[in-house]
Amino acid sequence: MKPTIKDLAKTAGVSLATIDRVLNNRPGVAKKTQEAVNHAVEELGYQRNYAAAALSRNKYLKFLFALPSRGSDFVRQIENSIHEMEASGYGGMSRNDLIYIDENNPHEVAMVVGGLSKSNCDGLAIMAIEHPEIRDSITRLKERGVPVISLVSNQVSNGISDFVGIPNFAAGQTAGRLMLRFQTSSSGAIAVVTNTISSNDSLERRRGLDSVFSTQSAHLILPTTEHFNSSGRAQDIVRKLLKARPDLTGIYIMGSEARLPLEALSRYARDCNLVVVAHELTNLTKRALEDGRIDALIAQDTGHLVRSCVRKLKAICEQRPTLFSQEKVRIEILIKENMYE
Amino acid sequence: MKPTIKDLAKTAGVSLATIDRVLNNRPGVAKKTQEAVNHAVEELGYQRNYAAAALSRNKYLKFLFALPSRGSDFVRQIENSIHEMEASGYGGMSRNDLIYIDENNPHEVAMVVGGLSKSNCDGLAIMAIEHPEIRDSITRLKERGVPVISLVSNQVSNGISDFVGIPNFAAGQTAGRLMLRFQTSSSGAIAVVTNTISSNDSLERRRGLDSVFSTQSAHLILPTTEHFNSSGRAQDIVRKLLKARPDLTGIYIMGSEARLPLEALSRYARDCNLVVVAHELTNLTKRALEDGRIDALIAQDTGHLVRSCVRKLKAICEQRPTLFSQEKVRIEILIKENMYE
DNA sequence: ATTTATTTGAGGTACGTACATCAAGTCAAG
DNA sequence: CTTGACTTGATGTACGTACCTCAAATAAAT
Repeated sequence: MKPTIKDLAKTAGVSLATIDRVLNNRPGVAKKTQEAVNHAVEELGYQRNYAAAALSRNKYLKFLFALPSRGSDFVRQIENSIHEMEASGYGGMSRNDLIYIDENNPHEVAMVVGGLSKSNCDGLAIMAIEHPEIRDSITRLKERGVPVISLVSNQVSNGISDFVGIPNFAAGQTAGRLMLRFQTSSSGAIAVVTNTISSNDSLERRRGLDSVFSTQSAHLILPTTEHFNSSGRAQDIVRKLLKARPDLTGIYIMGSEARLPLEALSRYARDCNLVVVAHELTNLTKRALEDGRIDALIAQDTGHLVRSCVRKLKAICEQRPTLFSQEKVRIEILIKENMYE
Repeated sequence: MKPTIKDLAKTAGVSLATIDRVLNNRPGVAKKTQEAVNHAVEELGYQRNYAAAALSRNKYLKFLFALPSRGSDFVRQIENSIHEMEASGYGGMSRNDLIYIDENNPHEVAMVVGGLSKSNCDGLAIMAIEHPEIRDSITRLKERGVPVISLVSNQVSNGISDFVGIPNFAAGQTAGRLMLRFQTSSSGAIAVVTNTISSNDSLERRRGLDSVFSTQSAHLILPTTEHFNSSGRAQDIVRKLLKARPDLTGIYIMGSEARLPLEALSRYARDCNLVVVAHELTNLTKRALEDGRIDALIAQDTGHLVRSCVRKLKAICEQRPTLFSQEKVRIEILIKENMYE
């Protein structure tokens, strides 16, 4: 049997009320008594039963996930993971809702964030581009006492513990290394395509990619091109690329939206023997990996992402630590062979 | 507010006692009433509060992890993950203990398993080789009503849902694909080393490896060699290999114990330019990956493994479903760049 | 109609914790 | 000594669920 607060009270020689005061940082306890209680905690190896605590508190925490409204397949994956979590009752004493923000309208995003407060939201997980207005609105929200976590793409104003997602610099390095090792000739040009470089994830990934190639190969990494979620632009990029660079040997689809570049490749680069590295596992990229249109995927587990957000937000609300190792989001490398289900 | 059993009782038009009887499969409820209750569950979207249920039940589940006593670094990783979980209070209403079994003594393993019963163990997670005696003892334990999960290496007697670990055939395929793509010449010999091929994990991985190479390359895969956790034997293997096969271009360290083969390689194959693929992330393999002695690791998250075991065992004991996607153990590919922390 | 079996209800206690209220204690400054 | 501030204890209710007992209602069989 694990020790309970009653056991604590007995060994510390105080009442339950005092135990409660100490454990929950309530005022009105002499320093000496506090120490006695803490000592008892150590001695008994007391661990709070958070499930019972949440039950007793009977406060449903309401968390919001703010996701780009022009959702790519990857964003839809995240939505699915949230719904699955809700349906499974994983959240325990929390409710998780979705709100949509327009990635291309920072002002509106800031307005939405500005409209949140403790009364309508106990925690926010937001996936957004880096922009002063957004950053400020987040800072103010945190000052109002609402914890905020940036999802997938880091907001530099947040501390590292407030970010849930893969470290994007390392992800870029990983993509670069695979791109390099999968090359069959020792030189050539590598193209880089993304949705927008306004996101910190894209910026950091690009730097990671460069760091690998700059030191260890004769390959030429071309400037990053942006398709801004436009199918036409994506096709233009690929078409021009193939014309301008007959020495093209690889393409890195850097953003989390692989659909448009991939479709453009299918159209214009069917029989070029390019090494293709992309991000995130969706139905589309899964098929592309299976039939060889993509050689490797850099991915992150969306189920893990949303659960990690909830656990972290809940932990902040309940002023308790999290199990660090569980919150680390791995940079997954997926090839045909280890991608199943 | 989520609906509770009280809400259920109200909408179903029955008492709390009846709700309780239906939800917990207690006898003495008319079919009609059952249907009414189930209908109310659907209508309200009722989700049982498992935390509260566990609290009320106030029964600490006691789970055992049976691990090889000649623990490799990887096994020690698992131990650490168990301890970390215990210390963090993750288990909730469960206690998790460790017992050690001698991998090379199936009879003793069977004896240990045979000594377990409902009275001293609510669930077992076992990591063991495939052996008739062990298999039978597990079957009997399950018949005695104790759920059993095979960990890392599957026991064929168990259904697939009772296995926690990576699918080893696919892991072998993954290793093979990386080995192939990392090769710089289009032919050569690939060596395969493991601890013992009595484990199903080794068998399945080997088959996966073969399936990749047999169809798509001119490389020659050598027969699997076993070192039986003997340093001398590992060194012999490597030494003879280098002498006999000057065309050696890669080595696949297939078991979960990479230490001995790796040390042998450091000694005898310092300046051969071999592609080395191994399994599991430990301090040793981490360093080897960093300094280039290993090119790629196939790994599984031990923290995830042990948590998954506990969740699954608990779910079986409490007769409830698990969140499937969370229990899937991914085949992680680790290279220098995506291996951090 | 009587017996018997089945089904349902009502009510209680318990789990570990949070939170509230109120009384009573200690202690030091005035 | 009195006043007030600080500290501690005692006791209660609540959360959602499990599990227990006992009585009452209903249905089925004789």
